[in-house]
Formats: sequence, structure tokens, C-alpha cells
Amino acid sequence: MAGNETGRRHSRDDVVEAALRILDDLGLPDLTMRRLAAALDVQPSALYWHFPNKQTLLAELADRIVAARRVPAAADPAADWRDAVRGEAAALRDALLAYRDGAEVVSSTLALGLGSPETVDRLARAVARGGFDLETSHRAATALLHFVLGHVSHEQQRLQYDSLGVLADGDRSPFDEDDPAAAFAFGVDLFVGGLELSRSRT
Amino acid sequence: MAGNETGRRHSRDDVVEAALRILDDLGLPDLTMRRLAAALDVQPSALYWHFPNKQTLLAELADRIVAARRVPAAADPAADWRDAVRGEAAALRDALLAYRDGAEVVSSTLALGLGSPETVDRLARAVARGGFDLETSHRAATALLHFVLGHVSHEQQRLQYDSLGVLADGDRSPFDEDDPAAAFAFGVDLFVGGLELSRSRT
DNA sequence: ACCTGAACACCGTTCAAGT
DNA sequence: ACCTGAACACCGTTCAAGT
Repeated sequence: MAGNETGRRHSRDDVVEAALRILDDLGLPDLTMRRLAAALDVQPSALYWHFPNKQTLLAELADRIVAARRVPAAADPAADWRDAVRGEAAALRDALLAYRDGAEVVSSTLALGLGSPETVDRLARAVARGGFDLETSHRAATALLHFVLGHVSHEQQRLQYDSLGVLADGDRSPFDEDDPAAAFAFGVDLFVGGLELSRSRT
Repeated sequence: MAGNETGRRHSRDDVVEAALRILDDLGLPDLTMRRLAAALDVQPSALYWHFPNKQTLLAELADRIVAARRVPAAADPAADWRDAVRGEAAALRDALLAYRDGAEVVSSTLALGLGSPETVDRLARAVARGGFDLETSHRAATALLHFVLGHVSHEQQRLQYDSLGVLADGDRSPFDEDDPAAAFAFGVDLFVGGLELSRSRT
């Protein structure tokens, strides 16, 4: 149950893996230091030998979640920059969806300035292949990232509600979306289109 | 200190106003039911006569924060739809910035499906003035809303860091932005441009 | 209509001490 | 190198009872 069958003590990696398991099984609100410690059969204080605090642990989880994303086929340097941007965005969405509450975990550590800048950098590089300057690429990338995180957070929240059966049929807010993948693609295309237009105007 | 100088007991409105004061003075993490009760000179349990739980209280705060936004001059039905969208987005940003952690409060209640759909509806109506169908307007509005909330959350997070003096000079991540208002306008224009392009293609 | 008092079941974090 | 034991200073929420 503790992910370590030999009687040995835990590594930092054991802690992270147990945390990811709790996150995926129970969700972010139930990922507490005390529950994590119990899953590892140690006292809560033992976790503070591996991580200075919970935020740092969450940042590590966020990094692993986004690092697990596939490299899009559109990363092919010969591919059109629009497809590169679409591919990066889709890969990011998939990675966030791979863990329960993944978008929230990544959002929170991003807001705190923790976590690596890799995520926004990759998006910015895809945009830059359209010939945009650094600042434009960067601004577009952060705007797109905000959309992706907001969209997937919302998507995952609905998953939870639906599984809890909280919503009576037809009790859904108009803010909800029947086809999340299509709504996502539409949003991404809005960005791509906006960039395209801004270029054709210079 | 309790906002009620007569010896009378508190109304639901008193509770909300005290909560908004704590939010603005101390921030969302310090807005606890116990602290709120102390500010009103009542026991924590007293709050549960006015609100069933903390989430409902936060939803009320979120509604008040967004309801306080000015109606943009561009709401003039004769104005260009692009300016209407820009105006709504800017008014929303201003409203969120008016309270400490305003964007986070609104985000959290939006994600939970609480709070009124007014916010996304207003944006959707502005978009619809460009002649887009209902679904397109709605999708564009939610995408734009996600950008606005993500952007302002990040902006407010940085305000907090700066005021705490946590960041050594030049220690800022490339995800940060020197001119938030310009970056915001750029992001909004990306949306507007994308919509414009999508229309010119039909 | 609005609140008290007391309790329940939790949190994250620190720190001296142990092996 | 990794963990225990005990504590500190908190949380949100419930519920019977009071005025």
C-alpha cells in the first residue's frame, strides 16, 4: 500500500508518486499532507524532510504533469506554425486531463511563480515560428495558456459534478459546454486567427 | 469595528460587507469564517444562520465584485462590436482589480458553477453584435473570460509578491509582464481579431 | 430572527530527538 | 539519510439551546 515493498525508507520520488496517486484517485481537496503521510505509513512530519512545504510538493506535481505531455507531431520544424500552436495546445490539454484536477494543480503553481517556465516557453516558440517578435510570441503564449488552463479547469470541474450526479438534467449553466473538445479547438483557433490577422496588418 | 454601531444584530448584508473588507485588507487566504466572525463580534457558528457554507458566501462576494463594474461607454448600441467587446473586457478587468484577489474569488465560484451567468452573458452579447451566431458568441465569450480571469489572477498575484518584497530585482520569471494593461489589451485584441477573421471566411 | 457554547473532525508546520 | 512524537496554531461545520 505504501509503494515500497522492501522495508526501506522513502525517497523523494516515492513521495511524489504517492501524491500523484492520491491526486488522481481522490482529487486535489483530499490531497493533504496528513493523508499523504498515512499512505506512505509515516508521520506527517516525515514529509518535511523531503519537501520544505506543500506548495513545493504541488509545484513538483505540476511539473511532472506537464512534462508528461507528448511532443506533438506538428513540432516537426517543417510544419505550419498554426498547426504547431494547435498541436502544443492540444498536447497540453491532454496532459492536464491525464490527472484529476491537473489543470488546477498547474494553475496554482503557475500563479505562484513556481514551476518551470518550460510550458509557456514551448507555446511561445511555436508562435514565434510564425515570424512574430519575442514579446508578441510571449504575450500570445501566456494568453493562450490562460485560456487552456481556464478551459480545462472548467472541464474537469464538470467531470466531478457529473460523476457525483449533482446536476439534475437540464440544470446545467449555459456556461457549460456539451462538446469540450470542439469548444477548446474553437478557442485555440481564435488565438491563431488573431495572430494571423495581426501579421497581415504589418 | 463590527460595522454595526447600534447594538442590533447583523443582517446578511453586514456579513457580506465585513467579508469584502477582510478580503480587500488581508486577502483571500486570510478570509476565514472564524476571522469573519471575530470581525463581527459573533461566534463562527452564527455565520451559518446567514449562509449555508463558505462557498455560498464566496459566490455572493464574486457576484458583488463583478456587479460593481461600470457599464462601458462602448455599450452604446451604435458602437462598433469590436469596441463593445474591448469595453466589456476592460470593465471586467477593472472590477476584478478593485478588490484584492478579486479574480481568484470570481474564478473559484465560476468553476463551481455558482454565481450568476451574467458575466459570460454580457460578453456574449457584445460578441453577438458582430453578427455571430449564439454558439459562437458563447464560446468566444467563455474563452475570453478564461483569459481575463487568468490574466488578472496572475496580475494580482504579482502585486502581492511585490508588496511583500519577495522578489529580488531581476528574479522575475519570464512569465511576468512589465506592462499588464498593454499585455491585457493585446490578449483581448487577439480574440477580437480571431473573431473578425472567422467572419471574413464565411 | 439571530446568536451562543461546545464539540467534531480535521488542517499545515515546527522541532527536538531518535536510528 | 530518514523518521518519530508531540505539540502549536489554526480550519469549516453541526447542533442543541438560548433570547
